[in-house]
Amino acid sequence: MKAGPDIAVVASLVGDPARANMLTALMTGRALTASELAQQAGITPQTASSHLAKLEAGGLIEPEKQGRHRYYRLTGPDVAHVLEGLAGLAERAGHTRVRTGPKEPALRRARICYDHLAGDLGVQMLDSMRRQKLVRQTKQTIELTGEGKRFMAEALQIDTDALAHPRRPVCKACLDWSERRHHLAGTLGAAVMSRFTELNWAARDPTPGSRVVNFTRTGEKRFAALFGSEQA
Amino acid sequence: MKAGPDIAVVASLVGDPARANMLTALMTGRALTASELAQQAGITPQTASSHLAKLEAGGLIEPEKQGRHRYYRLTGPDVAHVLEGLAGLAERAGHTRVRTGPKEPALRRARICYDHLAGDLGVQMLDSMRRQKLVRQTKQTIELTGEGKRFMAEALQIDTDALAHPRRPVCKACLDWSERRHHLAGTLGAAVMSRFTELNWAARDPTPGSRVVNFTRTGEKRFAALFGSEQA
DNA sequence: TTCATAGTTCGATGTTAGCCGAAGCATTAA
DNA sequence: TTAATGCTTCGGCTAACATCGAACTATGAA
Repeated sequence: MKAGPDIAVVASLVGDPARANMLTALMTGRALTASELAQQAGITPQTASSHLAKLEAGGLIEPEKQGRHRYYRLTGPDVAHVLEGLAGLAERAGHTRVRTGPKEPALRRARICYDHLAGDLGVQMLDSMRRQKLVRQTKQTIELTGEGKRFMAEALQIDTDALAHPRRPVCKACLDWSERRHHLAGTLGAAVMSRFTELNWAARDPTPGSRVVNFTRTGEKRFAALFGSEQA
Repeated sequence: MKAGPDIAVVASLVGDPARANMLTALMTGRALTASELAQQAGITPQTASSHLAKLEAGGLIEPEKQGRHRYYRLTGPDVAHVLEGLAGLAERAGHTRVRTGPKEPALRRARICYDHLAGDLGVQMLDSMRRQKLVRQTKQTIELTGEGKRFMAEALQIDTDALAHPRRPVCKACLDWSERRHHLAGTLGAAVMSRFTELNWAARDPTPGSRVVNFTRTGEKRFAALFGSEQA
């Protein structure tokens, strides 16, 4: 035993299946009401209330009161990052859910990871950015090059200088649980994803609690033109 | 309905305080025995055995059998990465612990491991042998090169061909408990150690039951000349 | 051989914590 | 005001699991 943070308390919070389902549902980055989370977890509202109180006390989620609803969201991207990491370990050990649905392949192809793109396409994008020298990556840290800034401004109309944030890096590597390789997180990752949505290149699956991202036909073409795997 | 890996099973493994303490102890990247981990967690060996089996089944740790010891280590850096992330969340929520522990420095520097040299100097020796291309190591197996045979004959008057044994390999990698890295075992490891004793380079500590090996002044010099860390 | 040590398995025990029914606020709509 | 909805608190039930004593296996030491 050494001095340091007690990981057991926070891990045990995630360790309960009902709470894990709630947290997974919140991985969309959207805020959900207590009732919605109860339904996602498959438990009664009064049980959910107990779980939500514990998650809030543990600093994993935060509430926002709105009328007679209570909306909950993850307290930050770092929570989502840890959840994604746990998913990676579970995937490697073969601990998949018993009820694996038909949306599984779509989830692996493209999904929301808190507020940025994950899955096959997310990994593909960061790969391409590295090849095009838009970013320099050393271990965990990613840095945008001058060419990268120009690219973002011209191709996606994103002013990268405006993405600076006091508590969050512009670029960050996030380990993808399905691909087991990095995709792009940070404020730039979020900006790119929301731009995709604005341009109607992609849209979140309307199913409640779904993390799937569906690309449109033209969106897929534009994405491939910018970040295709045959791109130099 | 639900898709993707089940993070709850992995998180619940980390969620138990005893198991969390074990994993934290393994965060150094070094391997620890089951008893050591039991002591670290403050539980009895039989309880620890149950926990270690679960952690192994969950793919978080892997064992390496060494005599009657079982050394456990994390299965990879990604496990450590997730634990680090959990620690970050716990830190933010304000959950911490405390404790310490002293040890024997001489024992860590040089000691007998069954019949060969272990400790800092033992690990140093194998490191140097690898650098000098006296041995080729692939995972657990070590093989003496032609140059290695010549070296042993000239520098230490050891006829390596005479070390063949029906039930024991000439070279073997043995996991060092103080350094948590490999040192040289096998008949060659035993021969080298006894040669050190014959040459009066080193002697076992006279204290009954002590495993400490004391190097003489000249012995230390000769050893450094052959296996010093600045050696090419 | 005989003894000691490292580790595991089994069985019994006790605490914990998730779960839901019922009742109790709180907010909104009529 | 009355009713309806969203959420929480309380109480009791139940299942899960961490824990340890005792016994067993395996390996090394004398």
